[in-house]
Amino acid sequence: MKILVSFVLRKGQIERFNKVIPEHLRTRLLRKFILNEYELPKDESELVSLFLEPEESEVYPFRLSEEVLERLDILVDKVNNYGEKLASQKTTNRSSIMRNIMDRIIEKYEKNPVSERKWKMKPVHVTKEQKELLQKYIDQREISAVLEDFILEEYKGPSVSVQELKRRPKEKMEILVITISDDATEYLKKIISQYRAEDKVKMAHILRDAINQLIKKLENENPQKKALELRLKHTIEELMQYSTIEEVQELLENYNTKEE
DNA sequence: ATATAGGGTGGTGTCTACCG
DNA sequence: CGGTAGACACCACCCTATAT
Repeated sequence: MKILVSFVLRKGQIERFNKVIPEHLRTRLLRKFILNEYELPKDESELVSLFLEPEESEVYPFRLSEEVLERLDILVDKVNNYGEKLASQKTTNRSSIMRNIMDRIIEKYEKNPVSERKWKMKPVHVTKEQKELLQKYIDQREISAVLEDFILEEYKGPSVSVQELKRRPKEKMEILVITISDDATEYLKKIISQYRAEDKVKMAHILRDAINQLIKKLENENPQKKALELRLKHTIEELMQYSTIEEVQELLENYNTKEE
């Protein structure tokens, strides 16, 4: 579920952002960046800059997932706690964090440009069960994206024998149409090339294996556990950043009480 | 088994009205 | 002024049917 949220950015930020990241990758990369990479500035003067309002601004909406918004709110809280320490009455908001995020992500992709995402459709025969499980864990429209990320970031190749890989289930197969990027396709081809030609391992075999591994991963993933891990991660980040021993103890106590 | 074609749709960016 | 909400057009992507 994505929510449309507007942000007040510095004038020109959007133009730069759009320049470094090609269309149709923008919000996708932004969401990933916020969840997995972005960290609050460690440098005090830069942190203080989060309380400044831009001289010239522009309003721009992004469609973000609840997960991303939650992360943003946590960051806002953190910065505001810091603001209190400075005896400042000023508060920060999602927008000021977003301005900093935009700076960082523009910086990142200026250094490591991304090319346009070329993709192709790949109809794959899967069992009804596989299809239903995917739909159970993933929003219909995100199956391709989740699978693609999984392949590029985690998938290391089949962990089963060639026979097992090529074994056809007795039940009738259904077609699952996925669209994955050329990068992901290339990666899968590389895996195929590691097999002997006479094994006749095809793209579909590897894709089905990747789907199986993804399903296994999703089944083991307990949403509550994941949320807890995320919170723990944020708490640790907070501890690392600007805390004295007393504050560490206080934070830990807060963490424990929140647990109940 | 896999690739492609064509049509529908919902995510996306943009604009505008509005709220506190 | 900072932010939200809704309407809307576009087109990337998804799905189904069909071809290779």
